[in-house]
Amino acid sequence: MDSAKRERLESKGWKVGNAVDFLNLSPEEVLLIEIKLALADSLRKRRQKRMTQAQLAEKLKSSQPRVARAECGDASVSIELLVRAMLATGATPKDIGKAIAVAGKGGNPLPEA
Amino acid sequence: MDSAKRERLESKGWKVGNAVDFLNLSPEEVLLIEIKLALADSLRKRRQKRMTQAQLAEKLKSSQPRVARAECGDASVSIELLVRAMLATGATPKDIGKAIAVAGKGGNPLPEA
DNA sequence: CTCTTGCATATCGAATTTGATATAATCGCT
DNA sequence: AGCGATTATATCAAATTCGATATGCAAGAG
Repeated sequence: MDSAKRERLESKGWKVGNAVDFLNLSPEEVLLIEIKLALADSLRKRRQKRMTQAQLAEKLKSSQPRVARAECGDASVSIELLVRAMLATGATPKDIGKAIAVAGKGGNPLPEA
Repeated sequence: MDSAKRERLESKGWKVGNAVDFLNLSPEEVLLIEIKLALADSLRKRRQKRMTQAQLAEKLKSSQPRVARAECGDASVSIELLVRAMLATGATPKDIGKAIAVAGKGGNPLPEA
């Protein structure tokens, strides 16, 4: 039953890009990645409702390509940037906390905001 | 009524270290700092219950001085490291989400874990 | 008082993350 | 099909963050 989770991780640059086998990741490393992916998903959904990647990039004083990578959960994007991006969409600490709390649960992706 | 909040921020390296006046920070920048401070507080409380800074540093594959800075909410510590440190104390995404969700509320510091 | 233990501060080269830029792919529309 | 707008991918130098090391400071034990 790890296959779904594993598939989600491998699709981004996480496995090949890091040259580490999924099964060799410690539980903490897996959780960290899942937190990033949860933030990335939430970010994309929030952003799509309000603006374009380029517009968010401007608010963030970053660039559109970096926003794209953030939303993809790319391995080169830090939690720091993900959180700043969330804030730039108007998210509150509560919103961000909720997004993180749910990380690692493969749950239904629909009821997300 | 900003004085309490402001005092909390100024005490760390946030104002002088960054050479930016507190009042010139955007709301998003303030929230980001408050999230870091909330994580830092939570980290210290969790860590103190379980181990020494040096022990946590080893689990983290980091160093005791960096853990100290993390717990102080030092400006040179990223959210990334704070989250990794939380995970290393055994925190779940839920725990981390809760810690972040209360950021910015000057609330009673006692009922924290 | 002296030792030890735990935490804080300073510095520094190495590694990671960043924004910028160029460019390609994709979608919606006519 | 052709076009404009949006998003994805690649590269790279600059900035930030990192771990390591050295050292200072405080509190408790003996």
